[in-house]
Amino acid sequence: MELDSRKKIIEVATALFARKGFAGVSVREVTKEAQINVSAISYYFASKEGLYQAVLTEQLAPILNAVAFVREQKDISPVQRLTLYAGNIAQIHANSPFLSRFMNGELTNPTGYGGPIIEQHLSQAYQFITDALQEGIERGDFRADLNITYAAVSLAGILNFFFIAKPLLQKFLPLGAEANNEYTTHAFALYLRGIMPSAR
Amino acid sequence: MELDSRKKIIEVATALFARKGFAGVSVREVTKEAQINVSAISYYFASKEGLYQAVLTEQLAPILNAVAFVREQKDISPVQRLTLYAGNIAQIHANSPFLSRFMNGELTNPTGYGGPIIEQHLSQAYQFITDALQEGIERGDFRADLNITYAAVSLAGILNFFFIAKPLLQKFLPLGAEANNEYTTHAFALYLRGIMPSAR
DNA sequence: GTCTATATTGCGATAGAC
DNA sequence: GTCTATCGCAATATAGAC
Repeated sequence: MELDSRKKIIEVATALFARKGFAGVSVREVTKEAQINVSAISYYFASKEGLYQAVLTEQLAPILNAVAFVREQKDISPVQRLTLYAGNIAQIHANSPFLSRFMNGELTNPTGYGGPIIEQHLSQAYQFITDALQEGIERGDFRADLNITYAAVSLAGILNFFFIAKPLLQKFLPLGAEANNEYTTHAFALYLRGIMPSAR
Repeated sequence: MELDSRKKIIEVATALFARKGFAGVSVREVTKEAQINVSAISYYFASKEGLYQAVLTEQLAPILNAVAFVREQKDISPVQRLTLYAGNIAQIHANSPFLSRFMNGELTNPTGYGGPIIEQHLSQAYQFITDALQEGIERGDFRADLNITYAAVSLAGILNFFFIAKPLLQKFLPLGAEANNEYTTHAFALYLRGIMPSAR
């Protein structure tokens, strides 16, 4: 029946780690739900930490690639670059419903394996955003009195918090399938208005 | 030497739970660091869960009070109400350096005791913000094409993400003692620009 | 590649002496 | 109120049969 126990383990472990965090999940819980034997964890991943690393690596791959790709687009304007970035974030979260849990979990309670990866990602994203903001200010696209650091964090907050709070928000808000893109579009437009010079 | 073991336990447990989460901390770890006996946990808090609840209740009290207070201010303008709210958030986080960890931890991996409290808080905050936005739109203070739900989440994201990411941000950014208020002021001003009608 | 059986450690909790 | 000692259990991990 199970043609690939490894995949089944990853699948079950991803959902469990996302909901309960690394320390909140036991390997027995994973193997029971995956309907395989406990010793399979050791066989495929050497340890519980090895399993968690495999899950984390798979989850983070798309977002690391996306930032790397957008960072290469030097020939388009700052506004276009940031817009592309915002769109990619929404797209990735739509395809990886557990990603925000892992990102946020590692942000809140770093595990030592995931911590460095998140750190690297956040550092790159911060660099990308501040570069775009800086260039935009020099071109006159953005307000000159903008604090680049704080403006970068604000954008990260706007783009990420929705996905962090989504599971809870859904308890008292109707959020359809199109909510990811709708939110990102609306929120990013609000942000752009906030950093652009006043109309005259 | 230890005039109040209970306080010492709460103090140590707060720091540990904040960094590692509920499941990531053992009661023996707490008692060892607090230099008291394991059985004191049972004596004062009945169980590990009782200890966590005590910590969580203490941590969340100021933010619950703040929202309740600001919600009562019906006689001031929407902009003033939101400004007051943003300022209070910054002030509370400055006084409670672990608060964002608990809020975010419960948001990411709800524990069952903390989950409902966070849920209630988020629901009230959401209601407060949407009410202010709605009234502001009717008065013409804010843009009429604003999506109230998404704009409310954006504000929450702007105000919260900085404190969530702060421990990591500090690894590659210099953040002084005044950063809390500076960030909040700057980010909230950016947000207000984003929701206000275009200047003409 | 999958199983059973087991080694070892650490967990939360409590009984009972002081 | 604080201690020692211990119970019962679940954790990760692995040795070895199949």
